[in-house]
Amino acid sequence: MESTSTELSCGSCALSRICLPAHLSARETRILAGAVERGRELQSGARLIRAGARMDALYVVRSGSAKSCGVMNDGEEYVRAFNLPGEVAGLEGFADGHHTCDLVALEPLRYCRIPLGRLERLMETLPGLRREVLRLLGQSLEEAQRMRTEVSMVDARGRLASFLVDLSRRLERRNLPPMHFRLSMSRRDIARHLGLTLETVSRSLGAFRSAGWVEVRARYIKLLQPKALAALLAH
Amino acid sequence: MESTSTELSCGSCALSRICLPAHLSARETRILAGAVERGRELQSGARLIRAGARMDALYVVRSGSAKSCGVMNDGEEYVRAFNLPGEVAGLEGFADGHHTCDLVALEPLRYCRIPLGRLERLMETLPGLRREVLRLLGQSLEEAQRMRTEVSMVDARGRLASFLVDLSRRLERRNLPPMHFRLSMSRRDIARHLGLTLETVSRSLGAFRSAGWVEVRARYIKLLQPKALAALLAH
DNA sequence: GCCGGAATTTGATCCGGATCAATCGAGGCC
DNA sequence: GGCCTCGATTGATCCGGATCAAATTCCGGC
Repeated sequence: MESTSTELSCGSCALSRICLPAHLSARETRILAGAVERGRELQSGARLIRAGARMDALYVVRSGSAKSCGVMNDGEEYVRAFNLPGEVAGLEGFADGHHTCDLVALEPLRYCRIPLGRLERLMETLPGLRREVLRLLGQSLEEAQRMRTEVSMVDARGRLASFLVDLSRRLERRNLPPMHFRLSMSRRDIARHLGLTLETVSRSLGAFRSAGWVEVRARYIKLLQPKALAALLAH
Repeated sequence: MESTSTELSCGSCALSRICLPAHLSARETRILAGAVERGRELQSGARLIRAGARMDALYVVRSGSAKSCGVMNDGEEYVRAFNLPGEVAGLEGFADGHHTCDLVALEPLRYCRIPLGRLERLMETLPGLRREVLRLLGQSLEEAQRMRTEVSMVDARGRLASFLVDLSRRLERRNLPPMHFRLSMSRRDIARHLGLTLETVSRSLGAFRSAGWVEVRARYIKLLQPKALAALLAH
């Protein structure tokens, strides 16, 4: 069942400046909106995409958050990305038409779905949409490559600082309080995302707290000196 | 100056099964070929793409090899990828229209160039080309994400083994000897690519040699027991 | 072939983060 | 509220790979 309080089309969606229609004309947005399906609300832990499944659509987080994750052949979980409202997931499926990782809700989640067939047909006639999909893929690629060099060249605290600052920046773009927020993911998820152990994440957070750069109360984080955090990356 | 011995169009190129035309129809390949420009031979060390430069084309390695690399803010070099014949470079520029890393020839290099404007115009009318560009981006994304989890979850020897096995596989696809080849990149480049130091790369190679899995003579590598190398990844 | 500089190998030591282990705290459920 | 379980913090130790430091090999130029 659809909640009646939510917007009915991309054009009036609060996320339109951030989401797929970001660079589309009014006309293109209207046409795209006709192809978008709205999913019902999912519970925390629900699996929206399954690794190995045929790619049949793009998924966009509408509210809540999710993680893109999978398991290595030794059974260890890894977390490729966290997805906030307005972010598109499942792009890696373009490689061979199958998804390679799961998309799992971290909290109650609403989402939109764009069937692949309709997207491809729309890309034929909407040059703006073509460019936008290429832009999204390019951004994800750039992000993944940047993260890869970060994992191999930046130490534990630097990576955690980078994570917090990046999260803050993404919240800000969504008009959510960027300096005081709740982490929807566990320390373990953060660790798996940054290539660390949960103990190291916890200790690094502790170090930031001792330095007076953050306040930490369970999953609630307040950034007191974001500049100090960002400075960890410079070196 | 163009060598007279090289093919003149994508359709007759030895790389056509691997390169951009891989999944295009004969007609689409012919049309694409009309948009492709052939660059002159570059010397080792030449820079084909510069970080920060406006993205004005896609580049494809025709012969030789290259590295996609850049420098972190602390001056350390990183290597995102090595590019073999038939591989497309510069895709990350789709993110915002600018390249974020350099493309540097590792040995004398020939390349093709597809101007972005022409590519976009062709994508309007050639659905196969649209799909192919999306596929390429999806593959690069998948590869970058896979590498990222590998850097954070696999130890030094496992990563080096993975690198050698992957290289072998890519050479095989190009009908080049997959078990006995010359590394066009330095130990330092390999290290920067795998998130290691050159000493660790050298020591790991030494360990493989001692185990009788490879023969190493300077930059020449012979894989004696590729299965043993691949097995390092399983665990 | 010989020479010089760079790349590579090999050796010794050190350290950041993993691992193992115990305690503490928070939120859900009755 | 009180219990119970899972998540998070804190502590102690260990180890893989980084770092520092030669020694050796490779390769291009003469």
